[in-house]
Amino acid sequence: MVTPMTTTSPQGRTELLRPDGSPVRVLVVDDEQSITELLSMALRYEGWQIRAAGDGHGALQTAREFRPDAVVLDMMLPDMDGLTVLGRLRRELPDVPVLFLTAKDAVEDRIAGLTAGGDDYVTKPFSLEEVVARLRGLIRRSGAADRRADSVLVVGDLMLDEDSHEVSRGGENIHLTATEFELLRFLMRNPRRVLSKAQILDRVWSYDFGGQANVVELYISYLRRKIDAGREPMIHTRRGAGYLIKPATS
Amino acid sequence: MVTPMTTTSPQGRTELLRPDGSPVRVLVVDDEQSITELLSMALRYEGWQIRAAGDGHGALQTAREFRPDAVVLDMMLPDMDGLTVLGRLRRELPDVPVLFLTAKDAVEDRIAGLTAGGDDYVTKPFSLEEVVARLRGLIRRSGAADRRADSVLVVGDLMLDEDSHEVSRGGENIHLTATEFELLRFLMRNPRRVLSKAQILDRVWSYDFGGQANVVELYISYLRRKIDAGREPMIHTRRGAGYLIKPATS
DNA sequence: TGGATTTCTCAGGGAAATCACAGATTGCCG
DNA sequence: CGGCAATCTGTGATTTCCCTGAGAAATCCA
Repeated sequence: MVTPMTTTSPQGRTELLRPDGSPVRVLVVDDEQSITELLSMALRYEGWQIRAAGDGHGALQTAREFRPDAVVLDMMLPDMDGLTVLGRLRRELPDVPVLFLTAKDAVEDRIAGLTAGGDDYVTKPFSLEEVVARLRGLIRRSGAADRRADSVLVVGDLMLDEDSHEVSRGGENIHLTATEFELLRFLMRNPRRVLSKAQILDRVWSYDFGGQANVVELYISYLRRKIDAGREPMIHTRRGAGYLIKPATS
Repeated sequence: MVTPMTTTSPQGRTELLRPDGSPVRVLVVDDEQSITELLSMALRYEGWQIRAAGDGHGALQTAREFRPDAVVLDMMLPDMDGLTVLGRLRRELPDVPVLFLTAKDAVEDRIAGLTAGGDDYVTKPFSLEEVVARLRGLIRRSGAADRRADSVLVVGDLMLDEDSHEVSRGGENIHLTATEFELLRFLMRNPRRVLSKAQILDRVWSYDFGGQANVVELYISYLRRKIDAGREPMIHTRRGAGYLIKPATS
């Protein structure tokens, strides 16, 4: 049975709001404008308020005035070392969580201690779903946001825990690879909505992915094997339009 | 997250209005005048206010002054790259959704990232129904429009969900192909109104469709088999004039 | 370092969708 | 009622889209 009698929230997902009901504020700091634009677009789409800065000084200045609830901070800035920015940021806004952007290789040594303070990082090139998910986690745990927002997505008897990365259907645990997990998360954050292959590529794969669009088909195929295997299918193809997920009992 | 369905307007057609009740404003940017004219006509018909521009500079200038709620932007402009226009546009109007027009083959490489922020695209040659539908989706989700407007069309016991692409009659699910879906959407957006074969061809098929006009008859026939099969017919022929859809009980 | 896992490309197969064509049917007119 | 035009629909060719196996390349992990 179709359920056109019901509507999802405007964006088909739970809003993350501050306790007073105002939107979450996020400051994005990166010297590449294409990156700040990409992130701003994606994060605005989450319903958050975004400001961007291109260097350390701009970041600190904007932070003072904007009072963000979270910061996305590139480790490589033209005028200032990422750690320096972090230090000064902490003096102004001690409790604001920071999501670091860092090159793939430069990770281990310098980031290690950083996440101890409740911060987190992603490596470039990242996927938007990953950044959004990490940010949501940070904001949720920092207490800036309404606690109602929790980390478990549920569609039918399918459950996905964004914190523990655990997935189960009908109580049975399912192991997914990182990419499979992100794809499923994206589908489950937009239940009953057709998502085009382009949309999926844009959100789930890294922004610099240059490969064939049929990876999406491939990973849908993998997911089906694990999620739908033998059971009533939840992942559906809309030929010429895209894919969607919905509870089996309909 | 689910809310009860609100009542539909008598004609089953929900107007898309801004919160203050004024009409939605859309900026159309394409260097081919035949395209901007085609689009302007179709979009005005939706009750929206339209402005057109033929190049990047004109687009930015018009955007500043016109403050559109959405932009239709060709990726190929004479003076400026589509991505450049997008970037500058974003600086002025951070929250305005953009619908990109792009050549069919140019998709893979250049589109990357475009749908990331909730934007969307259609490939040339497009059908007007598709452009209108995508634009409505963008505007609805951007929050510029009244949130009550939802994505479900209802005529009698026939329901069509533009988000999930699901169609049902009397609670029974019906599978439609992409073309059947667009045709039915067009009919349902104009209930009780006779639509000529020419109108249907112009709105549902691509603007460069060169085939036989009797595809319309063929697809009406397909639709009847699925929608009306056995039941009281809702799709009616007005010989010499066209077709119309209306609730069965009248 | 070497094996296991994951990611992705490539290509074949197959199913579905689209559409042309033509004969059947229907409605309208005198 | 006969004839004409408009419409309907069965058939099948063609195209498009999607699925998936096989294996190469990259990555992870012990």
